[in-house]
This record gives sequence, structure tokens and C-alpha cells, in this order.
Amino acid sequence: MARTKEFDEKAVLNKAVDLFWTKGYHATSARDLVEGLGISRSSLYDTYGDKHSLFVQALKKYREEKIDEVIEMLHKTDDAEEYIKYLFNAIKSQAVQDTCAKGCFMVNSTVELAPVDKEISGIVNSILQDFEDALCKAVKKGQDAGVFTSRYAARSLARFLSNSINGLRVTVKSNAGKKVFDDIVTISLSVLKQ
Amino acid sequence: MARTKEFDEKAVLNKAVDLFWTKGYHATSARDLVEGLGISRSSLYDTYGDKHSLFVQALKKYREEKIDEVIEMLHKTDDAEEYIKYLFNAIKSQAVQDTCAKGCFMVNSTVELAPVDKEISGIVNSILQDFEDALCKAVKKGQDAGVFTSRYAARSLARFLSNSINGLRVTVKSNAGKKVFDDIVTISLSVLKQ
DNA sequence: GCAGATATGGAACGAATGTTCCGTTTTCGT
DNA sequence: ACGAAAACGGAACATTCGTTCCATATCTGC
Repeated sequence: MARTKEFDEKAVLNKAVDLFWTKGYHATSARDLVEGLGISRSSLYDTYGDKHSLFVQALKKYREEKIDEVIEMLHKTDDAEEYIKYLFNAIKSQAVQDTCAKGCFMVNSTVELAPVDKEISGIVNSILQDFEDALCKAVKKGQDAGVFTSRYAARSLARFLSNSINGLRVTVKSNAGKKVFDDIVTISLSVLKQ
Repeated sequence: MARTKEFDEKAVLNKAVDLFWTKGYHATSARDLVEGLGISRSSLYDTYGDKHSLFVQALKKYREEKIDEVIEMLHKTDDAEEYIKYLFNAIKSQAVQDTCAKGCFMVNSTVELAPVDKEISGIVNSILQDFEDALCKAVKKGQDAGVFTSRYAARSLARFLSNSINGLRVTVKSNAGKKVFDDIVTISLSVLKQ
């Protein structure tokens, strides 16, 4: 039998998520990875394959760590209004606190890579679609409970909310102040009450 | 005196805008530029300096060609509602038609480069800010004319609209269908009528 | 038409990229 | 304790990156 790995494969993958999330795919070099992950070149390539493959694994890890939980909560919650508000406020406070303005790994990846990497854009699209679907179910729940407007179809509102979130993930990169995010979130959510 | 330039400096710069706009900064190599612009390496470097400098010039050219006109119209128009509707519909049809999903050069550049290039992020931020300012003035005009809601400050609504547009520029990368954009634009604009 | 200036094309540059290979070290099962 | 298997560190790889240089071709003003 063989020697045991000296590093936690999943912990290192989380570091990779952070690196790619912060700097993007192209701006993160192989050296950045070696230094940032704290493992050797060979361990990197033996464990995760090449850079592109590592990036794909990072995308999937991000989904598991950051998105799945939210999707599940959107499905489970009884108080859709409460949870959607919580979601937007979480994005807001993240936007204000985050000094390095990482935004959203999914949004960053689509914008940087959609035109040049169909595999990655496919993965990202399906994740964003799943998120929108969950949002749609929550909106439907709120409509059924009578707390959200039924002027628009649940799907339409979900698309709108999803788009607002995409926007927030861009706006955060401009180092806008707290009030900017307050305005955007307040007005975006007001639509549900029309 | 010297030989005259064989190419139109501004026309070539427009081609550079298109290249960077489509593929982003990192994914556009020096070779891509030489081939795409149709001029030789030396002409490229003699005329525009290095890649980074060319990118900055492309950003400014984009502003002159695509943004300034819109900003001016937002300032001049008497019918703010009409023009804002027109603006969103233009973005929509662009989103639907554009098969290569270029999005917005400003948004693309912020997302790709904000964390790693402060000079570029500064330029882009100021352009986006000017755009928001123009949007704000138009909203104010609509409010004064009584066709827009005064429930929110003009600045707040401008921030919201600006964020929606940012979102659209991301959503377009996912190759979403026409109905998706219809929903987003309809609901975003409905806020002005609350 | 000549001299000076400038655009052009192609070769060539060093540096950085992503990746692989190999010798060594370490650990596990027997 | 021993051998197989795996992780490790570092050297080395070919390729591509952005960039510069130089010889040539071409144009302008006098």
C-alpha cells in the first residue's frame, strides 16, 4: 500500500475555488496555484489533473458548498418572503464587506469564459438555471400564500430576481457604497409586492 | 517627411474594441490582435503601444462610440419614458440577436479585470458612473413630468435600472431565450410606474 | 530626384506559461 | 523488515506569451 496524502483534498479544492473566484481563470497562473494551494506541482497535477480540469472541479465544489444549500432552503422554507429577503440582504452585506470584491464565482466565470469555453459555460449555465428554478418555486409559494403579487408569473419574477442578483454581482466590482446596494435591493424586492 | 499610414487608425481601433469585447483581455493574444486587426506587429506597437495601452484606448473608443451617444440622448430627450423604454428594448434585441453573446464591453472588463487591474477598473467605473448619472437625470425628468413614480428618489431608481442593465449583460451570456429578456425588461421598467 | 522620415514585415528576444518527468522520501500491508 | 505504492520536490520540457529590433519598402517635402 501507499503513503497517505499529506493534505486534505477537499480543503485544497476549496482554496482553489477561492483563487479562481478572486482572480478568474486566466489571471490565475500555475505558480499562483502552487503557492496558493500549498502543495507541490506534481501533487497538483497528480491529484486534480490539469488547470482546466481543476477549474471544472472548483466550479462543482462551489456549487456544492455555496449554491446547493441556498437551493435547498428555497425549496424547504415555508416563509418564502423571509428567505428571499434574507438572501438579498446576505448578498448585500457580502457586497459591502468584501473589500476584494470577488462577486459570484458563477457570474465571473460566465462573463470571462462563455465566449471561449463552451464546456465551462455549459456547467455554469446549468447551475444558474437550477438556482432560478429554486427561486421560481419559492416565488410560487409566496404567491400561493398571498404575500407576493400575482401580476406576473412566478417564472417571470424568478427571472427578474435572478437578473437582479447577476447585476449585483457586477455592481459589487465597482466598489459601490452601502447605499447603492440598499437602493437596488429595496427596489428589486418591492416588485414582489406590486 | 514620411510615408503615410496605410490603415485607418480609428477603424483599426474599432476592430480592437470588437476583439477585446468578444474575447476579453487575457484571451485575446498578441497574435489574435495582429490577425484580427490586419496590421503588422510593428505597426501595432508603433501606433498603439503595448497590449495594455491598446486595451485602454479601446475602452475609451467604446465609450465614445457606444456610450456617449446614449448619455447625450438621455440628457436631451423630452420624453424620458420613451427613451428609457427604447434603451431597454435595444439591449433586449441585441441580447436576442447576438449569437456570440458579447454582452457589454464595460461589464465584461469590470468582471474580468477589477480584481487585478486598478487602472482599468478605475476607467470603467467612471464610465459606468457617468451612465448612471445620465440615467438619473432622465428619471428625474420623468418624475417631474409625472410619468414616473416618485416613491423612490431618482438616484435610487437610476441605481436600480443600472443594476438591471448590468444583470442583462450577464444574462445574455447564458444564451437565454427571448422570453427571458421580455420578462426581465417588462418587470424592470414596471418599477418606474409603481 | 534626393534625403529624411516613417510604415512595414519578419526574424528574434527573454520571460512566463502550463505541463511532465524522475529520483527520493514516506507510508502502508504483509 | 521488506517491498509496493503513492506523494513529494525540483529540474526540465515545449510552447506561447508580449515585445523589440532591424532591414526593407515607401512616401513626403524640398
